[in-house]
Amino acid sequence: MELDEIDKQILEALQTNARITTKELSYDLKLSQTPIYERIKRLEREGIIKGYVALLDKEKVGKPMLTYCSVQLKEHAKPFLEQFEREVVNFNEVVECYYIAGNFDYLLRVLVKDIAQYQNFLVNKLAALENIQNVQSMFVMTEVKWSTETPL
Amino acid sequence: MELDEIDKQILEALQTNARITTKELSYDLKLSQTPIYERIKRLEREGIIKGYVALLDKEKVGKPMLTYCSVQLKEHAKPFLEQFEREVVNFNEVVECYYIAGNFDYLLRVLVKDIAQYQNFLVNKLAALENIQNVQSMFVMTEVKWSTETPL
DNA sequence: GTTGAAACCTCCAATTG
DNA sequence: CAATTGGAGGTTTCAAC
Repeated sequence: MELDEIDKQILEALQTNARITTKELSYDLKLSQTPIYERIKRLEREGIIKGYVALLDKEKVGKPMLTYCSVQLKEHAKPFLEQFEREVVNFNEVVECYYIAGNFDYLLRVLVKDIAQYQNFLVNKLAALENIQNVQSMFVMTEVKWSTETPL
Repeated sequence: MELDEIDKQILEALQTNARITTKELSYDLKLSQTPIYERIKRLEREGIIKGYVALLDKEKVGKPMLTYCSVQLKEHAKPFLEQFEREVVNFNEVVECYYIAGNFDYLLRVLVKDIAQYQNFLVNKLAALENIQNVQSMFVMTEVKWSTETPL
């Protein structure tokens, strides 16, 4: 499935503002509303658009502390990886988790209120798992750039 | 500004589906539409809701390769940091960039089509900057968990 | 907080190039 | 086949209570 220029412009607009109307888009793209509407429906149907979400200010909702966290396991056989993954997705502090090729095994994005809550997460949740070899914390001081957009 | 239970339920709903209607919310929360509407407007006005965005499938739009990348600079005086930041935000491959307290200086989320494009980014763009000491790539093999939601 | 109504938007059928 | 027009039904927005 190929995206033409109009599809890309629609996706770009929706990636910055999911609430833009077909009317506004039809004005911007110099088309009537129906083709815009049908393209959006097609992009949704094909799963190119995965969904529409509200983004919150993490400081204002009381989760100002962002940390990336690298994890090395002791045992690396498949059942051990799967067990770690099953456990880590249940921690609500962990909003992202990636299996990594490199010096360690997993990279976690961890969102908490303060150092006390991070310490609690680390000691009582993450390090409490059986198969943990090593955890290293990378505290985010400044968000230089952040975007949910995929460049097209 | 405090969030009560109703606010939290609204935010949770909007974080998973920005297109939910006030009507559906009013049904779920057993309230009429107006208080829902006014709470959402307040949450937007106060910047608790930063915006509404469409999320795309990065595989389906041709950016399947995700890499995190740690960067160490040579010079760390403020003007050097600022220069690096000014340059890195302009790379469209870099969708996130964090200034980190730890063993290195910056953590980058990099989105590309394939290894060739990553190589090109690394060699011709990132490593071409003057002040780079060291770059280390962490290739994402599996996305175990991913969410734009902030837990409330 | 509720009701109710105007304005706007989504969605689709009919139609045209 | 892909666009436009136009209108029914749903949603947002807001005034009055």
